[in-house]
Order: sequence, then structure tokens, then C-alpha cells
Amino acid sequence: MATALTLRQTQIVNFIRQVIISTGFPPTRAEISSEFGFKSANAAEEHLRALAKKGVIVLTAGASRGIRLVSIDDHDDTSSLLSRSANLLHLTLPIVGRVAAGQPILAAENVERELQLDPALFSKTPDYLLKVRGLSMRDAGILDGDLLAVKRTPEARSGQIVVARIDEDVTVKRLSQNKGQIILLAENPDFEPISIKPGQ
Amino acid sequence: MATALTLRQTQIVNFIRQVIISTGFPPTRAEISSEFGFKSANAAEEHLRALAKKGVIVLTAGASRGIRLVSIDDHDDTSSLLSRSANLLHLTLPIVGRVAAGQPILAAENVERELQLDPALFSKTPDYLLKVRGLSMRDAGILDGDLLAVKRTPEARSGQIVVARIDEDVTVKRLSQNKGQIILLAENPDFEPISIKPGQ
DNA sequence: AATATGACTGTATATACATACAGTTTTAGG
DNA sequence: CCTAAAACTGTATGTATATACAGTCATATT
Repeated sequence: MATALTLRQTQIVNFIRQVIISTGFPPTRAEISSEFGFKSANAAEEHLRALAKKGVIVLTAGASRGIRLVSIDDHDDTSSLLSRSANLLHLTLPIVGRVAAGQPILAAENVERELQLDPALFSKTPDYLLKVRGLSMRDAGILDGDLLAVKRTPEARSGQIVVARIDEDVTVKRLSQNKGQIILLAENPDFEPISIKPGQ
Repeated sequence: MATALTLRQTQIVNFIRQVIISTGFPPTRAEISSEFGFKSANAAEEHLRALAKKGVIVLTAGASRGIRLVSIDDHDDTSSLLSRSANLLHLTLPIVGRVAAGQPILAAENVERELQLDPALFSKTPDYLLKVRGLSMRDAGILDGDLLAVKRTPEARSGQIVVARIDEDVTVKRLSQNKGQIILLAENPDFEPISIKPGQ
């Protein structure tokens, strides 16, 4: 049963994945603690226990680095082996879900996983995939749980669907710029427009 | 350069790969020795040194299980591995748009093109991609021009979204079965339900 | 008000592991 | 024939690592 992960737990899983991709093997408790600034390796140990209990990882007792990511990433080991040749054929895009406070969207800890896609799917190569939350863009065909391919541009024009950061939240809305006034419109009558003050 | 690997060295590399695939992390020197019947872990150590020298693996000093397999396309004996894991990573799906009269959906003439996708995108491997026409399923997030991944099943249950053939048309609708009566419901108030006669 | 859970600090320890050094044997090359 | 490299055995050791136990603090549940 998909018990939801806490923010911290999500970050831990993302870090484990990151380490596996970049080094070829999972991190130790000490390495996890160091990454997150824990002063005790036991903090990492307990996170791993919780994650194992929720079925997100599998721990091998007694084995150093005995951490395995389950469900999604069974082929990730092979994908890292093949990263170079895979790049010739595919486009590797990071999937971003929740974004931790104060961090850029593409910070390592926000990357839930990576996906390989055929570049022919897109007219313009996107920078990342955003996991959509909520139904505010329902009528534009963007539903909860959807993966949205996002292409970064230096500026956005009125009428375009944009990804906006409001305080600690990342949302998808339609941009409306009128005489310097910026409004973010939902594509669902149940949601109110969001007005952005010119100051910020 | 391509210094050829000895038989033993090839076996070691294969074992490392196998362990990574099956456990999620590389083996220790002791585990390698155990697998091959070496009575000293140093035998494994020396093999690893030799393999690192030949560039087949990269060792991380001081790290337990600090073995990484180097990308495969650098070597000669790896084409078979590449095709095997490539099959794990890529899924080739035909894109079906309009379906010609009297033909099965997947007939060659109906396949507009093919697309390579990451199988991890789907919980169940789909059989083909259907290019959606019209807005009858708008409120289910299925819009005109969308590509719908379709999985064939022997039977469909009431409430499921299905691909239906009506005369010469292929449509996507929600299936409603009630006491033998079959109704196809659009997910858009602008469209009328379609009632199917039990005769056909 | 009592209890559970998440998220840690702090201390401790057995053991899992990498790795060095000294040998032996076999095979292939100059 | 001599030598290098491959392929080991055997012993040893420091440290890398998992993991237990005892707490603290905040938040959420019953």
C-alpha cells in the first residue's frame, strides 16, 4: 500500500538514486548523514528502516551499501552502464516533483528519477519533466499526476502555459500579462486567478 | 589499445555485472573469491587491479564495493550485452491514427510511425499508441492529438476506458455494461452516449 | 493526557572490507 | 633458459560500515 513518503524520506531516496547513478553503488549510512548534515549515522539508519518498511527500498542485512531501490528502478543499474550509448538514442530527462524550499527546481535533491524518452516526441527539446499536482489545469488536459515536459525560456509571453514559483510552491498556470500586471490563470473554473504584485 | 581480457577476467566482469543487476550493488572482494572458489581475497583484489588497469572497471579507493563498470561501448566484446540491455530500456511502439476500413487496428497500413519509449513509463506494457481525434474524452484529460498508450486485454470491465471499433471508426470511450446492455460514455457533456445493440 | 511517529544527537561495537606483503605455480614470450 | 605476467594461497591489519541502545524534541493521533 502506497504509504506516502515524507519530504525527508523523498530526499533520502533521491540522494540514494543520485549516488547510484554517479558512482555505480549505493551510499553508506555515513555518506547519507554527511550529505544531509546528520551528526549521527543512526539518523540515516532510521530513515532507511522507514523506507524499507514502506517498500521503497530493500535492505540487505550485514552488507555494506546493501541498499536497493525497488519498483521504478530495477533497470537503473543497467542504464548507468549504458549511459553513453543510451545518450545517442535517447533523451534523459530528470523528473521533478516536490521542490524543497529555497532550492532551484533542478537541484539534485528535487530530482525524483530520470526517464529516457525519444527526442522525436518533442518539437523543442524540454529541460525537465514536472510531476503535476492538483487539478487547476484540468481543462487544458493537465491532470493530477501528469508528467509535464518543461522547456526553459528566457521570457514568457502572455497566453502561454508556464511553470511558476510562488513562495515554496511550484505551480502550472496560464500566464496573463496586461500593462505590467501579471495574473496566473487556472484552467478550471473551481480555481481563482492568482495576481502577482509587481514588487516581487 | 583494446587489451584483450583473459578468460578469467571476463568471468570476473560478468560476475560483477550479474551481482549489480541482481542485488543492486557491486560485490566485495570476499564475495568474488567465494564465487570462484578463491581461498584468498587477494586473488579477487589482483583481478580487480588488472581490470582497472585495462579500463574495464573503475575502483574507488577505500570504499566498500567501490567497483564501477565502465560504459560498454568502449569495448569490443560487449555488443551482445548492449542489445540485451537495450531491449530492457527501450520499447518500440507503433503509432496508430486512422484505421482503414475492414482492417485490424495493428495492420501495417495503419501504423503511422514508431516511437521508442522508456518501459518505466508504464506499469503494464502497452501494445500500441493511439492518436486521439476529437474532444469527447476531454474531461478525462484526453485531448485532440494526444497519444494514448493502449494495452490489449481479453475482456474489458464496466467503468474502464476502452478503445472501441464502431463500423469504420476507432473511438475512445468509457465502457458501461449493465445487464447485457453496453453503453459507451464520453467524458464530455457535449457528447451523447452511444448505445451498442447486443446483436453485434 | 497519553501514545505514537518523525527526526534527530551521542556513544559504542562487532564485523565487513579493502588492501598490503610474502610466497608458489603455471603459462607464454623473448 | 630466463623473465614477465597470470593466477593464485596465506597472513595480517586498519578502517569502513552496519547496527544496537539510550536519549531529546516536535508534531500528530487517540
